[in-house]
Amino acid sequence: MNLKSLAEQLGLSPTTVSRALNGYPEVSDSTRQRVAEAAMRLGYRPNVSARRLATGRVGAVGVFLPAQGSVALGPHTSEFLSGLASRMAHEEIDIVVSPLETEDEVPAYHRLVSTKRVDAVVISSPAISDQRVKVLSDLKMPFALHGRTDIGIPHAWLDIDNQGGHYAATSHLIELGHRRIALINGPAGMTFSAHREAGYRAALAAGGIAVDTALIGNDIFTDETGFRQAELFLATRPRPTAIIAGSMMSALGAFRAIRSAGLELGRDVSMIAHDDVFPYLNADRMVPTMSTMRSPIRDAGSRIGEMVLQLLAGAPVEQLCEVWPVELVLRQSTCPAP
Amino acid sequence: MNLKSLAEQLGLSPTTVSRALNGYPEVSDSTRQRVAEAAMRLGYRPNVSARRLATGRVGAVGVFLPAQGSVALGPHTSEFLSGLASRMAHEEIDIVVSPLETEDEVPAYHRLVSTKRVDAVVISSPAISDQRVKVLSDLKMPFALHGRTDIGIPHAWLDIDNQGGHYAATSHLIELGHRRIALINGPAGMTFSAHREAGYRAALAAGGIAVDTALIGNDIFTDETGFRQAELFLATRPRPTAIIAGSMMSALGAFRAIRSAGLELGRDVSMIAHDDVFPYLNADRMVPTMSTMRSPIRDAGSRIGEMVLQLLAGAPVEQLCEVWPVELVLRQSTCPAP
DNA sequence: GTTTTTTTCCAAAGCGCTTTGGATAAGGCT
DNA sequence: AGCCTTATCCAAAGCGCTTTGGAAAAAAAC
Repeated sequence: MNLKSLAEQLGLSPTTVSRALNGYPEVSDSTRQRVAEAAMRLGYRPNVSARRLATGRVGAVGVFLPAQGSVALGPHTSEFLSGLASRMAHEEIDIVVSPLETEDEVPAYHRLVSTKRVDAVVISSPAISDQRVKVLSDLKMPFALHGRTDIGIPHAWLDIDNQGGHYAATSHLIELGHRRIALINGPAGMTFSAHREAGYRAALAAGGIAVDTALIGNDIFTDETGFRQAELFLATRPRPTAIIAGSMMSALGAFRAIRSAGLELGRDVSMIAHDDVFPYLNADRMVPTMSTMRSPIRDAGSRIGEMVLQLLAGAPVEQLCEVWPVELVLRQSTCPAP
Repeated sequence: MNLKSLAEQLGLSPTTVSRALNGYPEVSDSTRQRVAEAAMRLGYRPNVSARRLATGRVGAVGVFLPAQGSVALGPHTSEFLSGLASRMAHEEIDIVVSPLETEDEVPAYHRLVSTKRVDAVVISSPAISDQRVKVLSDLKMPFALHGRTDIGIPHAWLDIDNQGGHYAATSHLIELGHRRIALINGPAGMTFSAHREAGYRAALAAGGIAVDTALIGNDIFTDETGFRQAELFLATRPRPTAIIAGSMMSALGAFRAIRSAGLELGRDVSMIAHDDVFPYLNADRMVPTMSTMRSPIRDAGSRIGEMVLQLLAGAPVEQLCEVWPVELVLRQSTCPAP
């Protein structure tokens, strides 16, 4: 069932049917009704390839799945994707995922761009100075960045206030009397890692506490690295009494390390973890419940989707820059310093 | 740069250029060379929408992102997707993700099918009798199922030997002298849950051990449910000495419950977890290292991709059915019963 | 009643590619 | 040389939709 045969059924021209269906004004309400009803009844659905060819718009945005073993392919990926996809689905826009085979994303970009597979792309986890935004703007491919980078090219981005979150978390721990506070941070070179460390350092400075670099770890966020880092931190003397974990996965590892050291979370050691909010890892239902810096990544995904839509509608990128606050949620894992 | 202007540049017809590029025999090697070189030099890349319209093939397969809060949107999703996508990328096939807003997937299928967005779809986490395969085969949409279902309609599927894996794990625990073995299983109604329970029960029966339904839990796999279930199991008397966990996430929760009960994993209580193999959750590097039933879900994704390709190439679905073995990897979390 | 405007619809020309059905030139055969 | 293949290439017709530039009918203005 295509446009032409639908038109024949109705005794109308394809032009009119197309216009009726797409809400153009040059068609009377009565025929629009008639067309809509017939389309529904006969189950007519426009062929997307044909429409895409005719309009030049693809109706799809691309996202890249980080390479295997990369920093960025974590449990948050599917949540982010899910938020993004559900926003886009409302506008009948597909999201196509492109796996990256290596760390070098540039060829993958060219492929997506030059074959006109997508109208825009979404990129995540930027480095402090991220070349991808240069490549994409050179290619004139609209894009939105999840995170922030400092490269001097105007572009759409959405980031959370990692610095503010870590400042608040660290300050709170200091107020509780903690002086030795360890930081399980992300890989060096990433913007979010830099921001987090900056927030942490600023709070320490404000509290008159010197930074001990032995209490800062940079690595990807896994259960294992959380464990290893916490183990090292807890072996230093004086023993740290608080740990800030960069992700829930790290926090789980750190939790085990605390237990292994014969210590108790929420009594001997406090912990605040960054929480992207996964349905299968609920900070509020852990034992003890986990204090977190909360920032739902699914919502970020859906907001990024919104931004991409505005981008495609012609909104100037300068207006599409946002920083979301990070909410400090205090639970049982934080307590006064022993 | 499109086909026509490339052809003009070369002084050839679009027909010939198209054929040269697509490897048809009706063109001499010398001109094929010339065309290929020019295409490369001028950066020509065919417009996918046009090609799709002309060929009728879309060059895309659909996957569904389970609804928010659903059983199936877990940490494994991105790994599976990643495996699938990297296999498809080799054939220049896109994978488009469709979010499911509700538990009812049928409208989403119709959307994908009737608008010809994809050539095939991949579905996961089937129920014991899964209506989705009926819907898809009624729609004549090629599809591959990750998992198994019992619905009497021939179709392509790939599943792991959940029953065998759980039989082996349970048997091994019995050999180690455990008599009270708890099972943290998936939601009732899912095929994999049924298979796992069947394997577990069969092994108990073979070992002459009666099933205690108080030691079987059915729920989605989260850190929290793992904790809660393990807590309940450990409160029964006589206390179970071994736990089989359905996922690494459940295992982490169960691990904490064991610790909370003042017990030690790998000494007082043994555990074997099903491991889909996540880069950020490595059983081999946990402390103690975790015994697992190992089955890399990324590999499954890429194999499903392979199957979809064969499906599209016209392979009969009867030949596209596979069960993968589940490997029992023994580590420190299993020990003889105390 | 005629002219102008507005409303409503349509014919036809793309969008960029593939593919069918020749046409032409080159080579092989008797 | 003449005839038949075979190897190359091309013109043109789609694929199913959108959109431009009218045309016919209806309504409004004079």
